[in-house]
Amino acid sequence: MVEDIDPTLLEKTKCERKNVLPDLPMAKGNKVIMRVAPGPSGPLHLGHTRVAILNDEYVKRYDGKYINRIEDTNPERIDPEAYRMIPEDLEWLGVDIHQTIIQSDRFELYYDIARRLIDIGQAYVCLCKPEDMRQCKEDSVACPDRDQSPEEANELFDRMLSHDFGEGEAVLVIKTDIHHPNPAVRDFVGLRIIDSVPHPKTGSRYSVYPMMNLSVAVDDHELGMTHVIRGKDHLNNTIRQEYIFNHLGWEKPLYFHYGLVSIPDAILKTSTIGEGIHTGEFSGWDDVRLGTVRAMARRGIQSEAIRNYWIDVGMKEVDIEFSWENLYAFNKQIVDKTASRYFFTWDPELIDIVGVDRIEAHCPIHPDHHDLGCRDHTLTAPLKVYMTREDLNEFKQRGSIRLKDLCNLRWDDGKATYAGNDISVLKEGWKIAHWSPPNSIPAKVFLPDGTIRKGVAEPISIDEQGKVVQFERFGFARIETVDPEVTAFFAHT
RNA sequence: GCUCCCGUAGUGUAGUCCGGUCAAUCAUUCGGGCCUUUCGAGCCCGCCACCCGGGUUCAAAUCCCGGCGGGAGCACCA
Repeated sequence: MVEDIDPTLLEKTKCERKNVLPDLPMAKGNKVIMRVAPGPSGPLHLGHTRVAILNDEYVKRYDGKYINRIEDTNPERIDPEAYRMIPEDLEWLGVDIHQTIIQSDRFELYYDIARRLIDIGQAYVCLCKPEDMRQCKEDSVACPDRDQSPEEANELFDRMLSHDFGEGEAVLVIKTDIHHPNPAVRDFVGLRIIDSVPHPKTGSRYSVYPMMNLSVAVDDHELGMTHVIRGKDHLNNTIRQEYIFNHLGWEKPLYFHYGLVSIPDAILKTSTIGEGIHTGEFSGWDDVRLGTVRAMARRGIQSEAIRNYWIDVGMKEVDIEFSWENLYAFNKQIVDKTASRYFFTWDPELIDIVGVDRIEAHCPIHPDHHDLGCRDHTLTAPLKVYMTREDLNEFKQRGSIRLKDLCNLRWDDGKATYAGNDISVLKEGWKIAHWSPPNSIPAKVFLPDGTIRKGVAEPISIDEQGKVVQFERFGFARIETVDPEVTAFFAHT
């Protein structure tokens, strides 16, 4: 039955899942312009990759334009290194950025728009204390400054710009609807004053900073954004930003909000990581215990796996829990095809083998690609190999074991005794174990939980440095060094 | 408290707009089997889900109402 069907029809593999993302409604003609808008508080982490990749997928599908907009309008939360690290991370993710915009280059633009909002009576300078302002919003009452004329507002705004006010003394507020049923949407701050910390890029040249709702609205319009995809946490920001679009008669982009992602067991907070690096708790932004993009790369997680994962998850508004398991499954699909196989023996015990003088072992580098050749080991008398303590114990208990690609052994008179090399013993139920030759070198595998697995590994080609290998019966790991000791970072089983 | 969003198996997802072809898709996990010189990969089989209650209808995962549950926002952060 099945044989009658064209076999190529059955070859559809799971990695071929493509374009599961629904089409985007085309708003303005067919040239899509989209953006990713990270704040430069540190490098990108797993949470950022969803927005970066979702947007990238659509830009690629529609041959659109992709803008990386660095949102550095809060000088208190900027790591200058992030300006360099974020583009690196995006590049590693395979995201094609066509233009990079830095918001701190655009203060004058935000001031211009602020003036226009003032001129049309949709913005005012509020001199209230933050607590009073909060109370006004809660009670749906206008603050005393709300009815100032554009002239008065312009004058006050001038004074803001010329440092007449200190930090916290004045803000430019964008009008929405003071009676809006959603308290989160009522009049919101568009620009504020910060003069206590200099900006890493502009120093103290500007002390009036736009709030993200203003700068985002202005830039989304100025840059011609057609579609905006971002997390649900921005739902209320979208409503606020739409007020600015409406005030100024701008055509709005189409907004999409995906659900929140909680990533279990991941250290993501940049401030926590930054502190940890400072105190020496973490080795750096790429410490394998972290959830940063750099840490993923270091562990041998392929960017394509992260991409496939997010495509699979899609753009639904439901909140989800990130599944490491699924990510690892996607990664395994990719790395299993090419990863060289090596023996890493943890908790190693060096044992003597009697009853044979010489064995030549030819262990395939990859079980499915024999053309890649073998790892060849010649063992001569007195024969010794490393086994894991666990395997050795099982060997003693069962009285027999097969060492993969080497030979069969029996436990006779308290000695590991050569028992030929006939693999048919496996059919008789013999267990199979891996081993390492006596010329193995010390090896350490760093696991994401912070633990280190120590042992020995057979000599590994220098070409494997930086690549993902499979330590048989242990898991996939990315090789960092091969000499004088092997160090590797664990990806998954 | 107020506003908004959401609720399909352990996890993620398709289907929900335009009711029937959905005794519900795919992936992953888990269990079993085959194969096999990895406790890997591959192949095969299996388990597990439409939050609850009403209503409309010949027919509801899909529409309506009410509950319940989860999340977010209500910042001079992004």
